[in-house]
This record gives sequence, structure tokens and C-alpha cells, in this order.
Amino acid sequence: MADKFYITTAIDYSNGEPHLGHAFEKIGADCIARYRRLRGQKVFFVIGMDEHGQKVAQTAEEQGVDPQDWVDGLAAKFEAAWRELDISNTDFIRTTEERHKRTVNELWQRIQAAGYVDKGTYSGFYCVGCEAFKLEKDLEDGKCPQHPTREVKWVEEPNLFFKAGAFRDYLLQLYESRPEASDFVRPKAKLNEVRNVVAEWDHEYAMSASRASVRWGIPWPGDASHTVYVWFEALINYLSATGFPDDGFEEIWPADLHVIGPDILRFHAAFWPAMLKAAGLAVPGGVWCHGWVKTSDSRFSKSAGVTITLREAIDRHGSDALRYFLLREVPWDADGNFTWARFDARYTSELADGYGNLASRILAMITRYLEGVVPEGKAETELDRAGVDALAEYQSAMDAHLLHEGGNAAWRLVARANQFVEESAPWTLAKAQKTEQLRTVMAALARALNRITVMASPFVPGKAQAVWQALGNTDDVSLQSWQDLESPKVAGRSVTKLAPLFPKPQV
RNA sequence: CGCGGGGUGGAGCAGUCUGGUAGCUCGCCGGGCUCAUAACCCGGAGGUCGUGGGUUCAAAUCCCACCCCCGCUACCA
Repeated sequence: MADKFYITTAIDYSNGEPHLGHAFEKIGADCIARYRRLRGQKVFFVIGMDEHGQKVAQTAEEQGVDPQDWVDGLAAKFEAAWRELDISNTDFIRTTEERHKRTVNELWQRIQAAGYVDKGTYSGFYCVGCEAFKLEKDLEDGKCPQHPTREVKWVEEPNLFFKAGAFRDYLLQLYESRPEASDFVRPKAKLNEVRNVVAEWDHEYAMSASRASVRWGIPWPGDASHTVYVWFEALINYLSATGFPDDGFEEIWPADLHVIGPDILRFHAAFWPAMLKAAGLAVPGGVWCHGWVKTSDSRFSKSAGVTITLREAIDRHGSDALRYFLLREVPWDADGNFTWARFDARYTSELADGYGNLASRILAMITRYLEGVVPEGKAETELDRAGVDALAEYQSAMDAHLLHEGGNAAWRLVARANQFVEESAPWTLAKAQKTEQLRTVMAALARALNRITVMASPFVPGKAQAVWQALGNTDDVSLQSWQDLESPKVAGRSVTKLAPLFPKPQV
């Protein structure tokens, strides 16, 4: 594995409060970032806010505030949410920051100098909701089907265009060139979608790069009557966060993984690498397109307008539980449903009765039978073999970004450990004073709990740390070395009993 | 119209590529244990694998036709 890993999420558009969907993307990316740290990589994890554009200006105006004040307020709310969810980002970038404006200027001057920018007039129906031009055939009753409450405007303006079509063949080759496990776009179905779109481009295909009529944006280098089109500007944040064009940015760039939703796939999978190529920069390692969290507690929810707020979701069982639930319930390569019934069921069986209870019983037995010290117990047990298998499964799933499968591997070991407790019945061994056997069994259980806790830490970082400390460690579980899990060094540690990790509400 | 995803015991899913006794989790029923958050373990009931045809000794799995659901079309990530 390479030494560094640069992962990003889409920057969030400053148009409303953080919700479950925003959180899902951050949590998934965070899970990957935390896993990569365990594997010893230096992780750069950038998230942030997309703060320019007509829609932001318009919303701010409706609220009667200055656009900058508006986005400042929202950025604070988003950041607070991410702190609460233990998102371990190493940077939080905002497109109104100077460092971003500087990078945008530099990049576009390079693209322009390389001859990939054209002047032209754009005319067409423009939907403010989408920040995009619409073809007449895509309109319904003269309105944008995505934003039927907003007017579509006929706009004619002198714009600048990015000649993306020049990179058609390059992009198609990029999609084909990678071995399947590291396709430029994953999962595979999404790669095919993008390929089909790009294959239809011709060499004249161009995309607006600047807008003459939008003022809340970054002035176009050399022509302040234009601002850089928000879509293009937003993409560049990934580069801004590396310090580009200053020396040293290449220690971080290129990004190894851009985590995004399906709605912005085309921008990341086609335009972004084309822009980078035009400027002579390295393209990212890949794009991961996750699915949607659907919130439908009943089949009528859509029409009834049922929504689940992030606040409610966190308050239900706490931040770690929400992280865990989303990562297990919604496959990271497909859509999934969020329902309270499923959330409660997983919380009870997998967190409280599963991991939480396992930790309680192991720690309690070590305390009760062995004076609270993890015994030496070098004999390899069946449970250790299961543990090593689980690590291998976990690793291969997590390397492929199949987070739900990684979680599954870790939690199967929880079940196996519970089974092992029954089979070996430490309470019987203690009564019969079969000390050696007891020590062997309890040492194996301590190793299993150690392995589970490290594997669980990208999913439930806070709770994993609590178990880690109860196991007698003083350091941070996230700093553990993956290699040590082959044979966890737990012997001799003084453990402490643990209050219920995941308390169950009294019925 | 089109493109993509999906239809498997009450619920959520795996299995379909590389045909050969239908598997997992939750729920339900019965039993066991007592270290543990009335948690844990074992056993059981429950499925004509969307429909109709076809290929085959044999199909959830391959082929054809069709039906239904979902996304692209919603504060959307």
C-alpha cells in the first residue's frame, strides 16, 4: 500500500441544513479514512462547503442576509454536525476561502493557456434550481421537472467554454485502462453509465466555464465581468486543499478517492479528469459513487412527506449507533432504506446484545476469575483461527470499499466469540479450578475482543475506544497497527469492568 | 418511449457469472446455560426462488416472452 491516501467527499451546497444524506456520505468516507489509518497510511481527508452560485445568492437574499454571512452560518452548522458524528476529516474547505480562489485562478489560467477555453455565446433555458441549462425537450410545461416551482429563464450571454470534447478519447481510454479492482469509477454499473455518456460526446462538445450574469462567484481571471461557473469551481476544491500551486502539493495530490453521490457522477468522472488533463495535472485514483439513503417508514411516506432529521437520528441511540446503522443497513454501493424499526432492531441485537454484551461478559469474567488481569495463553484456539479469518475477510472487503461487508466480517466474529464462551463455559472451569484451561480460554477471548474492537473502530470510533481502554490500553485504538492483530498483545493488561456500552431503553 | 437496478420463507438480504440437496440476519416457537445489558447458546416451524414457455438427466441459476416495483423525474448526498 502507498504511504498516503487522499480521500474527499463532495462539498456540500450551502442551501440548507445538514441532513441524513449529507451525513451518510461523510460517515462512509470517514469509515474508509479510519480503516486506511489502521493500515498505516497517512490519510488526508477533506470535506467542506460549496458556497458560490446563483442559488446561494438567491437564498441569502430571501433570508435577507449577506451571502457571506449566510454561508458562514451554514458552514458552522455543518462542521458542528461532523464533530458530533466523529468525522475525522483533516481539513474543511470552503469555496469562499482565499486559498480556493487562488487555486481556481491558477488552474484556469493553465487551462486557458493550453488552449482549451473558447469564447462563445450561450443561449438557452436556464434553471436556477439546477444551476444548469436545460434543453427544450427536457422541460415539462415550460418548467424544469426537477424544480417545477421555479421559473426557467431564457438566457443569452457571452460565456467562456471548456472544450471537454477534446478529451473524449482520453477519458474512454482512462475508463478502459484500469484493472477492474481499481476502475476509475466504481461500482462497475456507474462506470458503464459514464462511459455511455462520454462516448456520445463529439470533439466540439463544450461546457460553460464562466457565467456573465452571476455575481456571487469567483471573478474570471482577467475578465471580472464573468465569474467561474459554480460546477467547475466546486470541483477544484479538491486541489485547493492540497495547497496547489505551492511546492509540496504533490505530496498530497492526486486524490486517491473522490466519494460522491450519483447526481454529480458525470462532473467527477468526466469533466474533472478532463480539466486536470487540460492543465497538465495528474488525475485522481478513482471515484466512488455511493447510493441513496431512502427514508420510507411506510409506503405512504412519500406522499405524506415523512422526513427524518439528522437530529432525531442521532438522538435515537447516539452518534456511534447512527454511524453503525447507516454503514450496515445501506450497502455502500447501492441504495438502502432508513426505518426506525430496522434501526432499533440492529441497535438491540448487534450493538447492545452483540458487541456490547460480549465486551461486558468477557471483561466481567476476567475481573471475577482472574483478578482483572488478562492471562498468558499462548495456545492457539479455534477462536483465534476464526479471528484471523475474520481479519482477512474484513481486509479484502474494506480494501474494495465494501463497508457493509467489512462490518459483517467483524460482527460475525462477535457471534463466533459468544459461541466460544458457551462451548468452553469459563464459569465451569473456574468452579472446577481448571486454571490452565481457564487461562487459555480467557486469553483467547481477550484477543478476540481486541481484534473485534480494532475492526469496529472505523464504524463506532467512540464506543470502540471505550472498550479499548477497558481492555487496559492507555493509547488510542485508531493508532493501532494492523499487523499486531495477527497476535494481539493483551496478556498482562489490567482490565476494568464496563458500564453497558449500548444501553437499552427500559421497556 | 428509453437507460439502469430489482422481484428468493413475516421483514431485510446472499446465492444467478462457473446449472446439481435453497442459505444468512431479524422476528416467531421449544429447550439449555448463568459469565453478561432478562443478555448468550442449541434446536424447530415457515419458501411451488414474479409469471408463462423453452434448453437439459437436472434451472433460483441458461434462453425467449411478459408482469410488477424502484431510480434517472422528489429539500436531494
